[in-house]
Amino acid sequence: MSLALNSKGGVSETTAERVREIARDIGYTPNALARGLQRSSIGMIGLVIRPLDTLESFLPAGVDFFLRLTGAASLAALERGYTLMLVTDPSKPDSPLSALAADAYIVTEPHENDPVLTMLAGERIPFVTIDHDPARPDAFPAFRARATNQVQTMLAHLVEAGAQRVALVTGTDPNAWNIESRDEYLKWCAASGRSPQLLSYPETAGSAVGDDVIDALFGASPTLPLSSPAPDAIFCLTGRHAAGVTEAAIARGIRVPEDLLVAGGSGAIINQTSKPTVTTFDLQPEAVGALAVDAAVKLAERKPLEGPLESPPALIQVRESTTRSQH
Amino acid sequence: MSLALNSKGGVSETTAERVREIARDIGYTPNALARGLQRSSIGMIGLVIRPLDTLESFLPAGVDFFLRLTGAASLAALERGYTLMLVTDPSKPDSPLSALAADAYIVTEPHENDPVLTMLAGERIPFVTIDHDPARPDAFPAFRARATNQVQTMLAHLVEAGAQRVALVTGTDPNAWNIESRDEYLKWCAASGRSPQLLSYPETAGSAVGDDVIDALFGASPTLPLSSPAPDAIFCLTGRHAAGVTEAAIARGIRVPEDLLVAGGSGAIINQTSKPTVTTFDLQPEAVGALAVDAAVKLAERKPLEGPLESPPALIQVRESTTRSQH
DNA sequence: TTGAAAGCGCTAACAG
DNA sequence: CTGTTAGCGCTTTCAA
Repeated sequence: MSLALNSKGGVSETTAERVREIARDIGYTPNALARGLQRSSIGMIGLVIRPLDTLESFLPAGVDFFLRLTGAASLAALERGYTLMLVTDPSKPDSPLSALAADAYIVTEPHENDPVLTMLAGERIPFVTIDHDPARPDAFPAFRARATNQVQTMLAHLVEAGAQRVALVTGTDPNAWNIESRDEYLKWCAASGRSPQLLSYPETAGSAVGDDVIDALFGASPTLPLSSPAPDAIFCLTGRHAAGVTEAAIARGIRVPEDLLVAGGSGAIINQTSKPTVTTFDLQPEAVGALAVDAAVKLAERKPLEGPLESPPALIQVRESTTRSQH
Repeated sequence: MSLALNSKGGVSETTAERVREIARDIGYTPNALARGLQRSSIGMIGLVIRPLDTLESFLPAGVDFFLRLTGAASLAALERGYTLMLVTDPSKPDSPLSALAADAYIVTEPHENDPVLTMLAGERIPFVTIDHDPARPDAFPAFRARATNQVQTMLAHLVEAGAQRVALVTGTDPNAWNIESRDEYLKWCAASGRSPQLLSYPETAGSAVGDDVIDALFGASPTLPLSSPAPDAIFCLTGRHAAGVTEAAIARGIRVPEDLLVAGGSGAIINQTSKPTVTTFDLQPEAVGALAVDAAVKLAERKPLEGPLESPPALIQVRESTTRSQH
């Protein structure tokens, strides 16, 4: 009956039809788990969104990157006959057993020497990453996020918009995005003879970091003399940091964009609605998600990934926070 | 070894430890599929977002309800030791087999006599719905969305904001939300001696319906005399319809909110950023998602759902489109 | 307390 | 071309 229902070899069309009819009559549905056990593949792609393991919330208020990625990946998987499962770190001992049941995984923004990648590789479960493990850049197939390019683009934009002294605010997750952005920023400072002003705050903190950033860069009180000259632009890698900084600056009487330009890396919804709206990148999570699923499905089917994995370019979205009026 | 690793009965602590050590040494990981086959449960909750099957896109631009729901449900599932799988209609013949592998399902906004529910019930797979099947309101456990209450709330708000003649624009999916809203609206019209102005457009169409709605209610040309008096308020059940209607009205020289009030049912992001911003409901998808997972997990573990399923109230978010200035 | 074996529902290889 | 059977990796019952 297996042969008949799956129209494999060696069953006459008449018997096949007879089998199918009976199957229909008794309401037969194949058991996915049993088939999965036999084939050792169940038709499922696992999506591990790494930053969520530190954020401790699947829904950091106002961050839509992950949700857009998830939605796109889910649809892409279904289109390819797969199902998408959402999991956090499956290498944690208390993670559900089913978290390891997928045929292939997509891991976003892995950490330095990420244990998730180590585990998957150890178990010989195929995976692709979205952005690479910064400690093992070429060890595994990865869609590079190219933080380097983005930092260059944004710094160029800020300078063109009138900035002289650009400060950088990164997150603290040890991922390629934070690390490479910082390195590129330092390189740019060195090359252009600027002295770096570099801060890091946990991604979790969200827009609450605003006051701390402004305190650190402009002094706790407006009258306090500063050792280094205050920046005239701040580039925050996370959109929520950028939102908080913008708000804190304005509360302090620092006008955005007149006195201070503010830009974000990965845009959050809030950056489109705040006053002023804040310049960010659109990292095109939908496109990335679909491409990653493509690759994961190939890996699940033990097909080779031909060619380098190209991720779509980040699109800079210039908004009010870096647009000084022309007159 | 199974007994030892799962610390079931009848293994001395010494042997248990010895077994565990060897397991660690050889890097043993239990196979989720095999265990699932044996236990006939794998620790997975399936989420079926019904409207997506008609929308034909997991990401209708600007609609964030589903993504917020998904994120919250996913996190809630992980917290309870389950994993969340996203699927569209698993009753479709071409859906992946794994789409039926979950222990329990959450089905959002089922259609009238929804085949998904029929199938799950037939397979004896437990499920909860978010909003009920309008043809079988009490057949299955459901978190009622209470469209009736929402229509009452919104109509009361519009009247208070100055509306006399309120038109209703629904979607076309045969779900409880559309059906009950329409019924409640008609009841309200009858009770208050108003003549109903009722339109329906596919959810898919999004904000593109704006011109059609305005044409239908105000006449294709501004000078054309209308048989029935034009409305002074339009309540669109979907946020994107509301956005389109607002835009089309303004393009036609009809001022919002001065000449026309516009409100949406389920809010989309665009309603918070448009000019004017549009009054909508916040349906609290995060809270609903977490509650639904709670219920689904109970069902998966064959525990009874005690008491009626209460969903959080929809919160009306009054914005510019229904706020006439006071002077 | 331990070891052996049956069986979860399916697939694929094997004789008939 | 058909019917029988072993076995995927696990759990659990049964005998030792």
